[in-house]
This record gives sequence, structure tokens and C-alpha cells, in this order.
Amino acid sequence: MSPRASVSAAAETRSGIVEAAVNQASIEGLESVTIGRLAGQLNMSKAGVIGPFGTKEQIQLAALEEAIAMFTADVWTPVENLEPGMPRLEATCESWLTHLMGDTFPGGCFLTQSATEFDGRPGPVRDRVAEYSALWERVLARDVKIAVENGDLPKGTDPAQVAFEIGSIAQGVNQARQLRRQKDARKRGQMAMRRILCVF
Amino acid sequence: MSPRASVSAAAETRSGIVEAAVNQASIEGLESVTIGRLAGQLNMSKAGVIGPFGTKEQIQLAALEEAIAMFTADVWTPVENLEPGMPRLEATCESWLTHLMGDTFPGGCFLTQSATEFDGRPGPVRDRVAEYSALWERVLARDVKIAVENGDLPKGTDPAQVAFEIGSIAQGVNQARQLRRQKDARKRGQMAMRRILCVF
DNA sequence: CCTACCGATCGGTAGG
DNA sequence: CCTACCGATCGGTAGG
Repeated sequence: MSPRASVSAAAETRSGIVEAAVNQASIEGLESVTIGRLAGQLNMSKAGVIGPFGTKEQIQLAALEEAIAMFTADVWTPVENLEPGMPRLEATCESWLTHLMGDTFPGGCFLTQSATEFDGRPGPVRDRVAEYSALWERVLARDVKIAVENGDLPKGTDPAQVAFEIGSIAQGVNQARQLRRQKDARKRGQMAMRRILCVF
Repeated sequence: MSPRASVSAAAETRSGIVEAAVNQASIEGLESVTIGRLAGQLNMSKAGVIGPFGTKEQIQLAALEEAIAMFTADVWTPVENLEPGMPRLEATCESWLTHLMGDTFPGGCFLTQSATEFDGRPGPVRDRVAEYSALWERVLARDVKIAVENGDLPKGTDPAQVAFEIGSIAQGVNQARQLRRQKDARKRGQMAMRRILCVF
């Protein structure tokens, strides 16, 4: 094999491990990902699984980054070129609800899961989850601010407050769907988000 | 020792184990509770820890029941004799926020933690979490219904929708406090709940 | 409630 | 990427 082929083969191996880790973590949590089970699932040795990463924590971090990329692709990418402000904000809520009701992650919202799992476990995984949570809230707040400036939301509206409320509703939708298996989870979320955005 | 004394001693042993399990689970999750760590923490043998319960799952269920009792004592008991409808509903929101900002559970809301941890793990723990989540939402919805009947909330308001929104905000407050360490978590939640309850 | 023990699995390493 | 292995820990049991 040429060096080029072996580099790309290594990248494929790595991404296969990450994909399997994302799926395991989505259902049982990032802490429940084990090297042995990944190896069994991928028909590899444990040494082959841990090799490209070094430690289990690095596998967790790689899975988290992949999950963030998948969330971004589902929720943000489809709307990023829409008109900033209320139009893009409403579209973001819709794509977020679609993401939450879809099957990107078999076990439900990866970030919500990781947030509760790691909020009491100091370390780089926790830090990264908190960072992305803050980043995503800023993305929402930015469009809220523009919507206020355009007069689409009442003067004096606090963008961070609205972003907080929308994010909370997303967590509620996730719980309604994943824990309670409520068929009206999307509608509940949609009504709540519309009320927050004064769309009636 | 008389039989009576030994019965009460057994009950004390059991409740000590449950208390330690609640604390471990609050920080790291119910799945991360291990018999060996409980034994070490309580200066007991593993056999002594598992004995009163039989299996780890029974310890998890006992810890969950205790956590539910603690939640109820914090949030519901102080308000249950208030006037049904809007007065009790507002007081419930306040006691809930106080609970979320307090130190009853060192790792944050036990129910939210257990919900994300077990929503993808079939079994009695998951079932009990879902049951209590549904029960608590009905408790909220009951006062919403009365508030609507009394004219304290707009005609046509869907009690289940309002209960869903309040519960979602509670999840948001928990994440803001536990993951993001936001100092304004309580105020964010309070503003959101007041808006949901049309209190302005 | 204890000691002593079971097989299984954990994260990870040595050496190739 | 593999085999073979390390010490630690897992849930749980036998026997007292």
C-alpha cells in the first residue's frame, strides 16, 4: 500500500470508530462507551480501537465533536443563509424541532444527554459541552437581537432571555419524545416557541 | 438485641445505603453507582451493601424513590395546602426554582439526570422515571386548569401545554446552573415562568 | 453483617 | 493493525 492509501485507510478506521462511539453514546451516554464493546462491534481488537486515540477520553472528545458537527448540519447549516433576524430564527426553531423528532441520534439529543452526564464531572468533555452550549445560545441570541432591532420583537426584549427560553423548550421536547414517547412533542414545542417569538 | 432493635438497625443500615446512593447518583448518575464504592464509603463489605436489596437495580430503584421523596418535600409539600389554582401554581414555581438553586442534590436535578440517563435503557428504572415525570406534570396541569376556570389565565389555555412549558424551563434552569454555572439562572427561570403564567 | 471467592469486563500496554 | 497480557474493578454468591 502506498503511504497515501494507508493514511486514508487510517482516517477511515478512525471515523468508523467515532461513528460507532457516537451511536453507543447517544443511547447509553459517553461514559458508557467502552473500548471492548467498540472493538466487538467493529470486529477489531481493543488495541486497534484505542490506538488512533490513545485514551478513552480522546474517543469521547472525538465522538462529541462529531455529534456537534451532526447537530450543526441538521439545525444550522440549512438556515445559515436565510435572512438574519426573525426569518432565520423561526427557521432555526423549525429545523431544531425536526432534528429533535428525527433519528440523527438514536437515543435523543446528544448535547442534552452529555450536559446532564458531565455537569458534575470536571474535565475536557464537560468544558467542551459547556462551550458549545454557550456558543449555540449566542447564535440564537444574535438573531433575536436583530429581530428586536427590526421591530419584529418588542422593544426591550432581552436576546439572552429569549435564547434561554427556546433552548429550554428544546430540552422539554427531547424529554417528551425520548422519555415519555409523547406523540405531540413536536406540536408542544412548536406552540411554546411560537409564543416565545410572539408569532400568533 | 431484641428483634425490634435489630429490625430498626436493619432499617438504618438500609437508609444509610440509600442516602449514599442518592448522593453518588446525583453527581455521576444512577448507572455509575457501584456496590464497591458504596461499601468503601460506608465502611461496609460489598455483601453487606447488596444484602438488603438483592441486586444493584433494586438499589437504583430505592435511590430513585428517595430522590422523588426529597423533590416532593422541597417543591410540593410546602405549597400543597395553599389555594388551588394560580396562587398555588405561582408558589410551586417559586419552590421549584428554590429547589433547583439549592443543594438538595449536589449534582443537580435528580429527575432530569435520570430521565436523560435512562430514556434509552428499558427497564423498571426508566418506567418509574417516566411515571413520576407524568405525575408531576399532571399536578401542575391541575392547578393550571383551576386557574383558567377562575379567569386567572386566558380562556382556552391548554393546561398540559402550560405544564410542559414550565417543566421545560425547569430543565433549562438546571442546565444553566449545573453546566454553565450561570449566576442568573434563577432570574432567567423566574422571568420565563412569569411570562408563561401571564404574570406581569 | 462478614470473609473469601466467582467469571466477566474495564482501560490500557508491550511487543511485534 | 494484531495477540497476549497487566492490575483493578464490576455485580453477585457461598458459607458462616
